Amino acid sequence: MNKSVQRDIVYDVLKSTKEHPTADTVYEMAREIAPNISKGTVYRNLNQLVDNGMAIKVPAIFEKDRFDADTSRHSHLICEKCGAVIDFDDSKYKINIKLNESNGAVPKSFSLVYYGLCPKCSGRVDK
Amino acid sequence: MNKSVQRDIVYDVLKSTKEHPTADTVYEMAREIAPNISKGTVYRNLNQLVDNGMAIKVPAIFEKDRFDADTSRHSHLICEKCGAVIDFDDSKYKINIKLNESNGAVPKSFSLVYYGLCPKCSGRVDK
DNA sequence: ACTAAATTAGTAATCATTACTAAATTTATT
DNA sequence: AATAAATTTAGTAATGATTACTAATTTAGT
Repeated sequence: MNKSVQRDIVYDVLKSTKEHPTADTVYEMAREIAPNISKGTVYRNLNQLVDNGMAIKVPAIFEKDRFDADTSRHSHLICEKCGAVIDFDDSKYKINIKLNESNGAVPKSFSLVYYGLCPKCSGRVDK
Repeated sequence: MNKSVQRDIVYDVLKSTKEHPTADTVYEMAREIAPNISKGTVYRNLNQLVDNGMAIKVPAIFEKDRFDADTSRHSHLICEKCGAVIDFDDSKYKINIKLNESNGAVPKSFSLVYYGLCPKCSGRVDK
């Protein structure tokens, strides 16, 4: 993987947000730095980042891919009302998962996806 | 929701498989029963089943929606090699998740998504 | 600097899904 | 069981996210 100015911008943009942006959102943000970056470049670089373990695609049930530069084990909550994907702190929950085999399948990692209401839609946080 | 022959077929098809089929796969299966069912009808009915709690969309990181007539709490494993989505029995894992609030978010349900190798790709099961 | 490989911007193509429409079916009401 | 309103359908067209293509530019290694 050669270095490229555009990929650095895409990566910086992705690292700068917790919003789990879609490719199109990354494109809009990247354009503020490199106004004539192309959408294809954004898609290609996002996928390269994923392939190289520098980003993940967030598991979701919605139409568009969403990306996250935080590759550590963490969970997400998908808001049933507005569709937002937010990081969800479940560290106080008792989750004790040992990745053993099951039915011949070999799990290597896992992700918890919660469904519910995000802080804005639940009314617990204003704005 | 009126009754419809086509919706019953779509639902029967979905209940008949554990493969978490895409809409297109459901369409192909439904065509064997009703050869001139249209793809739009399959999509519309799948979404109606989801809206009425009779099916779910499986959280995934792949491009196409995948559907499941099993609406009970269960987990899935996404095969990193072949992309298959399989039911994953994690009942022996110690999972104790209480759906409390966190950061103002209100979780209502959750799903575990495992990543790894399915039985076929892991070589633990032949064929 | 020179060459080969990788990357880019821009555009066109692909493909899953949704929208649209007139005809058919279902449901509720006499 | 005839009628009218609402729902559903098949078929087709449109939408929209993502990928593929191409000639020009940039990078990496001699």
